[in-house]
Amino acid sequence: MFPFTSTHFNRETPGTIRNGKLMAKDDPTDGASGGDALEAARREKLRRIAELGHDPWGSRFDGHAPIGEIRARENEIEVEPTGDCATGRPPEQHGPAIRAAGRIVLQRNKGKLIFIDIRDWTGQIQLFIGKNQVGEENWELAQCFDLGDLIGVDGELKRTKTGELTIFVEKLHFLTKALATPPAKHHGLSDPELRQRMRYLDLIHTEGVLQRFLRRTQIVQSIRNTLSGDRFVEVEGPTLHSIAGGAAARPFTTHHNALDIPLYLRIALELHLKRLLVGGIERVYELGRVYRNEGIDPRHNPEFTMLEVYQAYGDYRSMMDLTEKIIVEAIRATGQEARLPWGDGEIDFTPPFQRKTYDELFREHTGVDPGDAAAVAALAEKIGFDTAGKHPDIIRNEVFEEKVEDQLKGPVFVMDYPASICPLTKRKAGRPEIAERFELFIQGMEVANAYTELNDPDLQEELFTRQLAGQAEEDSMAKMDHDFVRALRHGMPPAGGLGIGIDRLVMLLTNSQTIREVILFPLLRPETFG
RNA sequence: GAGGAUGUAGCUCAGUCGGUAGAGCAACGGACUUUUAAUCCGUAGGUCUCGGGUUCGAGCCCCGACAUCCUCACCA
Repeated sequence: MFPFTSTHFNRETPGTIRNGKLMAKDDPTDGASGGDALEAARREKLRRIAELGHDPWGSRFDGHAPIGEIRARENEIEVEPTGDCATGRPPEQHGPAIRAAGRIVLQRNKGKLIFIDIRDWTGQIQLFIGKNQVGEENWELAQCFDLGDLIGVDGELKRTKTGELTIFVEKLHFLTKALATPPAKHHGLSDPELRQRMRYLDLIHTEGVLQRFLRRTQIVQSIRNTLSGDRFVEVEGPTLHSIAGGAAARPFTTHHNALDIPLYLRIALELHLKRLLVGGIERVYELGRVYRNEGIDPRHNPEFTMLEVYQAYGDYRSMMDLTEKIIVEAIRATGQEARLPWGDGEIDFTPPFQRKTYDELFREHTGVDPGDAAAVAALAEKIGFDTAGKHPDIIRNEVFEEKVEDQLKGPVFVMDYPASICPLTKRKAGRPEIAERFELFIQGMEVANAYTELNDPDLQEELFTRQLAGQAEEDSMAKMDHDFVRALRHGMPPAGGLGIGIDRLVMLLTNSQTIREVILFPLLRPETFG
C-alpha cells in the first residue's frame, strides 16, 4: 500500500480540485508569478498522483531494459499482412513485451491518445498511450504527467502507422515527479552559466553533453587499461602536502587543526611517485586531481586531472612511445579513427607523431639561431620583453612560448629543452646544457610533459637551491624538499617520467574548445540565493 | 588584475527615437485514438540582475555593484 495522502505532498496548493480538473475560480496561478504558478500546477498533479495510490517519488523498479537495447529489438516485430491502407488501419503486429523506464522529454496529447517520448542514458523512444488500451486507472495517472517526470512502462514494442518504433503501453508506473520546469524542449539550455551551474539539466537537455562525459570516462578507463597492460600499478599519493612541489604554481592553502600546521593542496604528483621508485615500485602511476591557485580561462581550471607515470630503467624516449600508445588506444576506446574533428578542421593522430627538437622548432618559427644569445635577446626586445638581467635560456624560452608554441598544431613532440629551465630533469650525456625532456603539443596546447628523471641527489639539491634564489620569498612553492633529496640519496633508478593533462586530452578527443566542456562541475563563484 | 560583451516570463529570444512589456516553447481551460517541434481556439504568467542618477516620463541614457562569457595578463 502507499502510505501517502495528499497532505504529505501538498505544500500549500491554493487551487481546489473538482472532477479532477483545476477550477478557474481557484486557479493556483491566480496572483502568482510565473515560476510559482508552474510549480503549483506540478504540485497539484503530484497530489493527484498520491490520491490515485501512487508514490510520487517512486521506488525500486526492476526488470526494465535500457532503451538502446529495446530499440535493437526492432527486428523481433512480426507483421501480419492484414493491413488496410485505404482505411488507415495499421497491419496486425506482434512485438516483444517490453519494460522501460525514463524521463518524459516530449508529450503530445491527442484527445484520448497520448504520445510521450521518454529518454534514458542509452536513447529515446516513443510511447503510445490510448485511453481504451490502458484502462481508466492508467489513463488517470497519465493525466498527471509533466515534462521531466520519470516513469516506467510495460507494453509491447511495435510500430505506428508512420513506422515510428513505439512502446504500446499496457501499464504505467510512476517513478518520480519533477517539480521544476525543464528548459524549452528543443532549444535546451544555451546560457553557459546555467549549463555549468545546472549541469544536471545540461546533461539531460543539451545535445551531446552526456555523450561527451561518457566518452571522458572511456578515455580514462582506456588509459588505465593501457598502463595496466604494460604492468604499471596505480597508487594514491597524498593530496595534502606540507611542501607543494613538483611544479611551479601557486598552491591552495589550508590548515590541519589537530596538528596545527599549514598545508597545501598538491600542485603535482611527481615527488611522491619518485619516492615510490626509490621504494622499488618500478612501474607506477597516479591518475588524480591537482590544484593550482591561478587564473581561469578556456584552457585552465583551478582543479584538473593529471596522469603521472614513472618507469624505472626507462628514459624520456620510452615515455614518448608510451604517450603515443596511451593516446592511440584512447582514441580507439572511444570508437573513433585517428583523424579527429577539431573545430572547422581536424587533427591527425596517426602514429608516429612528429618528433622535433626545441632548437629546430625555434629556428623554424623565428628564423633566429637559438644558440646566438645576442640575436635571441634582440628578438625578445623586439617582441617587447624585458631582458635585463635574465638568463639567456629564460629569454629564449619566453620567445619560444610567445612565437612557437601557438604554432604547434601537432601532434608534435618537442624534444631537448634548455637545461636551466628543467630543475627535475637529467641532462644529456656530454651536453649539460640540454635536458632530456619533451613536451607534446597539439593545437598549441601542452598536453604532455616528460623527462628522463634526474636521480643525482647532489645536483637535485643544487638545482632546488638555485631555483629558490630566483623566487619571491612569499612564494610557498619555493621550498626545498629535504626529504625528497634524502630519498634520492638512497638511490632512485634511472627512469622515465611522464605527465599528461587529462582534461586537455579529453578536449582534443571530444572536439571541445574549452576545458569547462569536459569538467562536470568547473569552479564558479557561488550563487547567491534569495 | 585590465579591457570588451552580455543580463528582459520557468527556458530560448525580440524590444525601433526615452512614451502603457512582446513572441515561441512550457503552464492552465477546451477540441482531437497513429502523433512525432502535432495542430486549432481561449486564458494566465514580468522586482526588465541589483542600487543610485538624469528626465514630466527609463528595459533603453549616465554612474556604481554583482554574475557569466571573450581577449589579455598570470600559469616550468
